This record gives sequence, C-alpha cells and structure tokens, in this order.
Amino acid sequence: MRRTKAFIPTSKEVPSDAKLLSHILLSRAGFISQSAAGLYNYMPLAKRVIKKIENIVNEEMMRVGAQEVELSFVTPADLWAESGRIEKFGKELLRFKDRKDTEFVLAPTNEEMMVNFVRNRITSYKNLPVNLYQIKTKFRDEARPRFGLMRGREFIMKDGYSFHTSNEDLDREFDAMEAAYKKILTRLELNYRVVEADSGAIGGSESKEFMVIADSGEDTISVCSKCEYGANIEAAIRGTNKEIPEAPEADFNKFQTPNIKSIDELALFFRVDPYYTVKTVAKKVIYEDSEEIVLFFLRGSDTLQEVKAINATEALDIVDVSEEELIALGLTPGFMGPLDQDKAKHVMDISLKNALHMICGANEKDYHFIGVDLSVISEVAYFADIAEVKEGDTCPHCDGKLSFTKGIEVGHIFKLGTTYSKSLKAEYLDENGKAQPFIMGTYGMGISRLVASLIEQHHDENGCKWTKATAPYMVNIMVSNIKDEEQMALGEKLYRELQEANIEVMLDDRKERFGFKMKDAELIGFPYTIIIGKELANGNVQVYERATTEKTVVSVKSILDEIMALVQ
RNA sequence: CGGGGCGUAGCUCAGUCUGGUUAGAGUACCUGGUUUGGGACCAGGGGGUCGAAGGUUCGAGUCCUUUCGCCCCGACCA
Repeated sequence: MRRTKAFIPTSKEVPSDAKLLSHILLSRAGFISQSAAGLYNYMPLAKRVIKKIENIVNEEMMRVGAQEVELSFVTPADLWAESGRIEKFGKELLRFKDRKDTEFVLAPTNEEMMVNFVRNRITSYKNLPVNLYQIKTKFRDEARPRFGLMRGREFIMKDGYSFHTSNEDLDREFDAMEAAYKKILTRLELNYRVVEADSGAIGGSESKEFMVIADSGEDTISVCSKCEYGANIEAAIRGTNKEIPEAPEADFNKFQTPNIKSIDELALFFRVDPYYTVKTVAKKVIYEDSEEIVLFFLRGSDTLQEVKAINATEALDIVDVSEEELIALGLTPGFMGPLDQDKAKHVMDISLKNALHMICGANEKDYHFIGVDLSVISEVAYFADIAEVKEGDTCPHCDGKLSFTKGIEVGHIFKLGTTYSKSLKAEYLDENGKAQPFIMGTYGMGISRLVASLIEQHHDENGCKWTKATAPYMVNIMVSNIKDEEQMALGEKLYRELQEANIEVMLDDRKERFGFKMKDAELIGFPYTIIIGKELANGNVQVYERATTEKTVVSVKSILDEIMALVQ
C-alpha cells in the first residue's frame, strides 16, 4: 500500500471522549472511529488487525476439530422466550419488530440459536461430540459502554458451543479448549493468566476466565506467588493461613461495650486483633418473587464477597439494607451477633466454624459477648464460603501467598451441562435408543477486545507497537525526501521486492518531512520501518524496530536479506 | 437507571456569567514559496443550520422551556 493512497487518518489531537490508552492510540492512529456510544467503525488498519487475530483463532480451532459456522445476527425472540432468558437478559437484549410485527433480538450470545441449530439435526450419539463456533458481531445494550473497544455495545466475539454424551467427554473438550485458548493468547504475545471464575448468569458448573494482565483491567484477580493458581476475586478461595494473631484469653462473658459499634472500635476497645471479632453484615436478599433480610457473619478481618453471598443464598441479587429495616425486624444494629439470634436467616463464613476466643455482638444494645466458642452452634448454623480473599492470604493449593492484579477478561469458557438442552428440549438418542439432553460447553473470546488488549500491553508514549503476529503491515518503507530521486528509486525497488516476497508493506511516499513521517510511523506502530534518508550517501539505510525503538544501519546491498530475516 | 459535566470549523477548544459589528484561535485541509533527520516556517485561501425545537427580546452562540446526543462517577455488566 502506498501511504499517499491509504485511508489512515492519523491525528496529533487526543479525541475528547477517549480516556483509556488503547482507545486514545487506536483513535489517533486511524484504526477506529466512534459512531455512537459504544459503537465503533473499523478503518482499514483495524480491519487488517482483526483479520490477523481471526486467522489465528481459526487455525487453533481447526486444530482441535471445531467447525466454523455463521448464525444470523438478527434472531427470533421466540427462542429467547423458550429458554426464559428474554426476561433474564433484560434491557441488554435489543429487541425490535420486523414489518410483519414479528419480534426479533440482536444476538448478544448464541446458546439458544446454536441449540436450535443442532436439535433435530444431530439426533444420534454416533454424531457426537461436535464443536461449532463462529466469529461474529454481538450486540449488548450495555447500560454504560466505556473504554473504547473494551466495553462496546457492539463487539466482535468468537463464540463456540460443544455437544457431548457425557460429562467426561465435556471435561476433555473443556481442557482442549483451554489449551487452544492459551495457544491463541501466546501466539498474540499477550501476558495473560487463566483464572477460576464465577459462572454468573449464564449458568453451569465450572468456568475459567482468560485474563490479560493490565492495570486498566476491570476485573480484580487473585494470583499465587508460587503456583499457577489464579481466580477472579468473585470466586477466589484461600488456604489455611499459618500466621494467625495471638488469641485473647477470656472466659465466656457478657461485657458492656457502650456505643462500640464498628469492628475497629471493638478491636481497639478489647485490644484484640479484628480476626477474633465477628463481623455482621446485613443485606437484603432478592429472589424472583420475594425478598428477605439475611445476616452474613464473618471474621472482623474479612469482608463480604457479594458474588459468593449471592451464590450462598441462591439469590438473584443482594442490596444494602437500612438501619430502620433492621430495627423493625427486632435487630440491634451495631450489636448483632450469631448467638441467640432468631430474627433473620443467616450465613456464616466457613472460617468461623468452631472458632474459639471470639468476640461478637450480644444482640442487645451496648453489649458484646467475649470468650465465645462458636462450636456451640456448628450443628445448627449454615456455613458457606462468603469471605473475600485478601492480599497476603495463603494459596489454596500450595504455601504461596496470594496477591491481586487487574485483568481484562478476553476469554471465558463454561461447562454448561444440560441447562439449555433441557429447557429447549434438544435431545439425541443414546446406545439404548433412549432420548438424552445434550451435555454442553460454551466458549467465548472477545476479538475486538483483544485488539484493545494488545495495545494496552504493547505501546509507549509515542504510539502502538504491533507484534509481528498482529501488525496491519509488517514493514514501512519511509522515504525521507521524496524529491531525492535516488531515495525514491530505492524505496520503489524495495517496495516491489517486498511485495513479491509476500511481505505486507507500506511505502510512505508522502511529501512530508522526516520528523512528521517518523512520528506517524511510531504512532501507527509498524514493527519495522526502513528509513531511506541521509545514510544513503554512504550506501546505507536504517531499520527502525518499533518494539525496541532502536535504529540499525544496514547497507543497501543487504537490506532485503536483513529485513526478510527480521520479519520471519 | 441515579448523580455530575459537555455539545461552537474535520479535530482540540475560547467566546455564554454581564444579549449588541460580518462568530474566533490552534491544528488539519487547499494554493504558492522556503526548508529537508524528529509532527518546521512565510504568504494567501476554503470550511460554521453555534446539537435540535419552541419562547423572551428591537436584537440570542449568550437568557428561559423542552428535547436529543456524548463523556465521567455510581448501579449494572457472557
């Protein structure tokens, strides 16, 4: 491509609506433009990068035997009613009617569509397993799109679905997909971590997220210093901490604690570590057609993890509750505790099981119990893991320490089981001629989000640094002064030769100054720029490597060989 | 969906509080010239329904009402 003919509108100015670095650079370098909130147009450079990523995904999917298909983007709302997700998805699902007044939705994901696609077509165990995927635009009417391509309403996602006759076979496929996803991210040269995750609204028994490590990531993940363990904070668990604070020795007693309401005040009052106090978090738990107040008990040193709390109560949602509502129930805010408490349902964190030397509220104003042995209620209490892990906690799999980092969720794989095949009555006949629902897995990867992730990890203050696997063009030939016939002739010659060698090459033949064209090349981020300029007098050119920002002098004679070696 | 901010040239913004020539700057673009190793300089030029609608006024980018859009914080988010 000749730069004089290319549609690459670069800009010195930062667009006012861009905040995130990848958004700023992709806008400035002429990759994307915004059309409305959460909607982006891909310009030629972005389109080329997307194709590179899609090719890598396709290659790795082919390798594990997944087959590419393409489902219609506009999908009948009937299917969503059939699975019950039309309500569950709520306003994120964009609905509309066609001229015949039939309701449709823009696909945000395709479990229903894919199940419908195979049901009554794959009808025998002999034709299983099968793994079908597509790479296509998705639409989710996000309440608040942000961060450029990171959280758009319209985005490109690879979504895959597998169908099996047994859980064992699903496990095998799940592992194969994890391996394939790892390979994709490795080929993209992304620093990532596979973490255990909460499966959320999509349902299913087990799920893993693929997190690109970046400060700008929206998710907090907990990782081990020694082993491979990593988990989204929503699902992270911990081992038994070895270093526990010294226990306060006291006999069981009721103690007057005037106006001591918070854990901090309590720990200070008794001069004990908060570890030995019981924290009571009251929340309103929302179910499909009811709600109630539930008390969550934790060690004072811990905080409630709301996703875990939702899972423990099998609730739809959990919201804050006011003091007035607690008092109305007969509770005493500030002095609530697990003993002799029958006003509200409760969940106790597993770390409180048989805990000794505890201090907890006495359910009476200005009184706490001390020297509490919680084993007295271990038979009747409901225990669950509801505490959020903290930095410094022990890894659940080894003796390493957990620490936090931020991640961008670029992939999520689920073991779905029969959730959708049952609700949509998608069955096959087994060896005994008996109808069975498909056992399913689902596998997502955000393609457009990967474009942004690549820039989040590969950039500097001057612009993008595309990796060889993703670069829109591998080589940029920059003719410093196009009026210099010798320079221009060499540029044209190299341009021709590299094209013949199947190298994706750009010839910067614009009538601009050296500095302008260099800045532009750095902003766009070509892996290599051949600078044809003042060194030509000595029979040399220079190669600028974007990754290292180093310039190397190379003789005109050997430049072709040199560059061919570099791009391999 | 709650709170806040902003809509003026392709882009970044000033002008609005306190209404009054033909609505400005920088940048980008076009023409000519100079320059040619880090977004250079000089001269000339084109480009605007001031987000939209309604109102107040002799007169509205500016004041009032309504509305649409975009951004930020939160809620939400496979």
